[in-house]
Amino acid sequence: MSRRPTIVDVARAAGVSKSTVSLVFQKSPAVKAETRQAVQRVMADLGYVYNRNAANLRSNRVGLIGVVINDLRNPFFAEFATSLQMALSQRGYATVIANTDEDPMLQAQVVGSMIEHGVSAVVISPTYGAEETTFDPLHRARLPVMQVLRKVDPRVGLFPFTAPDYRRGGEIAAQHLVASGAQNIAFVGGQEGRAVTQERMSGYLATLQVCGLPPLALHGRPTRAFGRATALDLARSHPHVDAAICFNDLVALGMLAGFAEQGRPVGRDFRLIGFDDIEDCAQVYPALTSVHCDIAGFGAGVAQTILAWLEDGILPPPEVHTPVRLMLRGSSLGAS
Amino acid sequence: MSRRPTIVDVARAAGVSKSTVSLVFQKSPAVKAETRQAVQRVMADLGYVYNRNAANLRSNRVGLIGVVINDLRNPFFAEFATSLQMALSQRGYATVIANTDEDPMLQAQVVGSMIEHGVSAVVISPTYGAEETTFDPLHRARLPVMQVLRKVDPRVGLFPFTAPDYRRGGEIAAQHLVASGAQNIAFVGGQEGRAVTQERMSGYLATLQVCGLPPLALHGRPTRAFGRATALDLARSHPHVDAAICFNDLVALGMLAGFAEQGRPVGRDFRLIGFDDIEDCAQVYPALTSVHCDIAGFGAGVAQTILAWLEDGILPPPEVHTPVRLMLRGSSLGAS
DNA sequence: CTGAAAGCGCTTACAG
DNA sequence: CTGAAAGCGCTTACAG
Repeated sequence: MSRRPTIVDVARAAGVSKSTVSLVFQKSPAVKAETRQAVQRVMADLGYVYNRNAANLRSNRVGLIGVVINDLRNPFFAEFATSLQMALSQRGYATVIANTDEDPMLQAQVVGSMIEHGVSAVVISPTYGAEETTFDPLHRARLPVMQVLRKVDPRVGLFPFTAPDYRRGGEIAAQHLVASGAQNIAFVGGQEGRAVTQERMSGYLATLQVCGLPPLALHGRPTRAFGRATALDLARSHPHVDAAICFNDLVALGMLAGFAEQGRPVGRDFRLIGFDDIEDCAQVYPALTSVHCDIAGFGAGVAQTILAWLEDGILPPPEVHTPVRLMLRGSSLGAS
Repeated sequence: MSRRPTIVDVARAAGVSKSTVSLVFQKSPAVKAETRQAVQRVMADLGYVYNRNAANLRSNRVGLIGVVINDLRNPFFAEFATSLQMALSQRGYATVIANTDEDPMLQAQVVGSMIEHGVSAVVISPTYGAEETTFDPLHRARLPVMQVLRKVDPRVGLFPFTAPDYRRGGEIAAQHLVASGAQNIAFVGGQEGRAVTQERMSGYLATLQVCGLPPLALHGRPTRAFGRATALDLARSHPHVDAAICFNDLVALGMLAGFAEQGRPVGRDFRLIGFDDIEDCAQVYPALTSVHCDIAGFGAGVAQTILAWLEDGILPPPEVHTPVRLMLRGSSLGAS
């Protein structure tokens, strides 16, 4: 009596066959309205709950999408994952999520677990390192897999990649600073040698070269702590620097704090630009100019793309870069 | 040929029965080492992937835990969900997650979907309103369910509740401000009438009463925007206020920005305290004093508790409040 | 230590 | 419009 009622219990109580009950589940028009209502009443009475796993076993669809994220505590990734999850939910898919904390071994493990659970597709913002241990099993399982935000496995034919147009973001940020009269623009944060750092820097470097200005890269972790330390150090190490583009908003917000700590104003004497445009940017003082990536829209777009692949077999293009724009605010404008 | 190999394929290729293969999956000691190795080699050759859903159908365990969160974009909840997910993963469970955006209808829907997917238990930080539509189906499905961070359904016997000790947090914050000489302490943010607001306020109110100081509640949304607006308004509306305890860190960080915008220093003339101690608190300037809830440890503890319930039938106590402490920083100390 | 059979709760053709 | 039968990929007693 403590076991959950099954389709057989419903069929018996409703006086029909279990095939009929199954057709009711699927809202088949082949079932007479009275029959359907009778069955539904019985289901409610019995407290019947549909066992989707049993159904999937036969029909081979699970309705579960795996989402794997390198750093879910970072608001940029959290916003992406949340937008993706909500869009998937709206299309009737549940989301299995895992944070990998930039650990390739953990990533391989959670991906293996997702495959066993029968996810129908995977969206992954991968960590760097040991990509085969994650991507090869996904490939063997014949799952649609999209790499997002970071291109770690170069096989974009198998694992199509999409991200905001970081290169363009760096470019418009640098152009804005140059147009504002900045002479010595630093690029702050981002691990040296990583693809995402190079992309975010490339537009900056190209713009400076065109304008004949000297580049300066201060690499480091993409955190507030690094931004703050850099700001505190800047007056001593690089006194001539009069503007900075940061690897991400966390670094920029950290720099903002460091400048405040020194009592050094940001905006006119020193122009600061972040990257990603997370929610905080508009709510700090001075408000932070940032490269807006519309990460909520990006997440919804990824949901669309992976479901089109899964449901209709539409393979995404190997590499897509979505548009970005510069959100101008006080930190680069000298408003006070 | 495009279908995934099954246990039968493995058995045939290895020249054993499928029962034997099943025992290999389960690492049964009953299988001879050579047989096991032979089977494992065949599995690797065939690219076999275990179908956990099929297995669960028979054994009735799914290894999936549902996590439902009212606002996943809020770093406090994101940190909680991430810590919980990682702890569950370590114990061999996958996490199905959903953000409800404070929408009771959406919450009822995602919970229904999770039940159908056969989650073994649910951890929910619920939204306010229409609690029956969410909790009754969970109860009917006979699932272990824990309410965390917010007590929305009063049936804590069925849905045990746990949260950091908000009351104590408000108390130690208020005591610290009083001891520092503050005379007019406001409580800022939090929707009026909500349980969580009342709890976070209650320690503040009790302390002020004991000390004979006048309370002042400025209710509003738990956002940076509200904090900033309140700070900008404060000098005009409530010029005598010389300290504030905020509903959460976002409100406090917003106030910090509002004060910066006015060029009004925080720390000595105005003492400010946040709630939750999210990561940002230590990285802004002045650094924000906050009620530390150890939300990462809290998430790990919840994982522990729900799994003890699920695996060993240990019903959690109806209501648990975990310890908090005050993290003293510049915003309430007058350091410059 | 291994095999043959039944069963988990559904869906899917196929009859009627 | 509805029913009887087979099957999805595993696990679970039960023999041997």
